[in-house]
Amino acid sequence: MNHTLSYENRIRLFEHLTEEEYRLISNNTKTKYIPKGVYICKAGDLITSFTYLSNGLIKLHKEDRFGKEQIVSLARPEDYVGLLTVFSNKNYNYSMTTLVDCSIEEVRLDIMHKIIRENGGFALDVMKYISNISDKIIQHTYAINSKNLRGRIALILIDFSDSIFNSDSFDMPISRKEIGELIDMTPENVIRILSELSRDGLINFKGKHVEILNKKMLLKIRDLG
Amino acid sequence: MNHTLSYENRIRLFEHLTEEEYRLISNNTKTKYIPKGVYICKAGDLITSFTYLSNGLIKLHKEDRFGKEQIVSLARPEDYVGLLTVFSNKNYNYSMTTLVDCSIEEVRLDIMHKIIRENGGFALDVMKYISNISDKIIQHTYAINSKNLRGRIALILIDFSDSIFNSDSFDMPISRKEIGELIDMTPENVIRILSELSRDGLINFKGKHVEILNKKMLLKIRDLG
DNA sequence: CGCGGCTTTGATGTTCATCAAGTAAAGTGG
DNA sequence: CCACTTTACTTGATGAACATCAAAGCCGCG
Repeated sequence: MNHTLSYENRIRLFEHLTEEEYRLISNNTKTKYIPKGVYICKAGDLITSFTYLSNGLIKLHKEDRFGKEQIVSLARPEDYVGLLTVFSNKNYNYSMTTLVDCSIEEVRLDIMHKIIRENGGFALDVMKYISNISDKIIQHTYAINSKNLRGRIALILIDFSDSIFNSDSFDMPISRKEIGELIDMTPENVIRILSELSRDGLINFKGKHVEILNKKMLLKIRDLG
Repeated sequence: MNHTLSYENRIRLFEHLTEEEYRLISNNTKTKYIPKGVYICKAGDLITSFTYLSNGLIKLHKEDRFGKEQIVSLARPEDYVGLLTVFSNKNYNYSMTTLVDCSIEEVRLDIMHKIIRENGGFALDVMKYISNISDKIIQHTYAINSKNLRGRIALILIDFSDSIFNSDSFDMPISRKEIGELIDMTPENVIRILSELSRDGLINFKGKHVEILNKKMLLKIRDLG
């Protein structure tokens, strides 16, 4: 669900920069600390910077035409956020909100443009990154929609466990309602399925805390559901 | 449903090329005529060229993990096809199949890479194009999933009518089954809804031929469904 | 001509959203 | 710090939307 690249792909994003270009970027980057639950930007805002999440967790989201919230993707540390639109539109397509306390780096967008224009190798790297992210989101959306509710819950439990916390025991950083917005189900059903999985001994949960007891079975539910 | 750009965006893709670069591309482009119903490439194939559809209609599709076909997007004349993966992967993520007789232009991929590397302005244009296409696909997928079956059918009828044929009367180039693969419903329900819309006097259809009789109402169904 | 795939319609069942109502938790102001 | 309000969470009951199954007609093609 976090549409991220492998570590190798990440560090490669700036591989083709010259010393000078790298300095230029560094000199035009602002570090910001943003507490939990705050908008970094809203859909429609003018894009002025290229955002790197050094620490925390961010949701990309928007309202559908009936006002229902949808979470398009989560960004985790070392992700470049909002790449989907940063080079195509003047304005953000999605809102970004911090789910926990975050620190981000904002590179001035005109500087990024300048370097992309001057360094084709770098441009190609950014292009790869964008393609990868986009395709991950598309794949993920299809995966979600082809699964039944149990499969969806299993999917995100495993994603949080494996990709974000690297532990079978963690505190869920998003509400039941937000889980629903991420995997397209009602909060009621999120809870219902969690309760079922708990009743069947696959997980334990109390409030925000989740513990995966039988990952093997959970993987099966994810893959067959 | 055809995730395409406006005409202005299209011609701009090659705007920043020098005469020489443009000649280089022209000299390394092969024109192919491909009859209806033929694979241009299969998911997993090595990518060796950058494909432009000059005439016809192509579907991008793949099998899900249970062997069910899914159509991710349609490409229509003047689209660059397969951009989602062409710069990120060595292999195609999706299969491409002609829906009607097509003519395509294949630019050698190494030439594209070379020019992107040497011409940052061009790189930026390609990047914009990719971002746009990706976002259109994502938006479309969300749109489909948030609509009921009537809304989905209305959506693709209008898309075919407005974006592909520019007419309220046309021959549907894909089967009922393929319509289902495109908007995530069973072929039975595709037919059921078509029959309902026909019974209600909104459309006429016989075999492949479709006629839209009440577009106003159809738009309402699309937007509210 | 007959076979297989595409199309169509009807009947049935399952999955999930919605509604309702109650409990726990988390802010908020005095 | 406590009463109060609000928001999140949880469970159950109901209904609607859609998938699935079954069967028959149609069309193209060898």
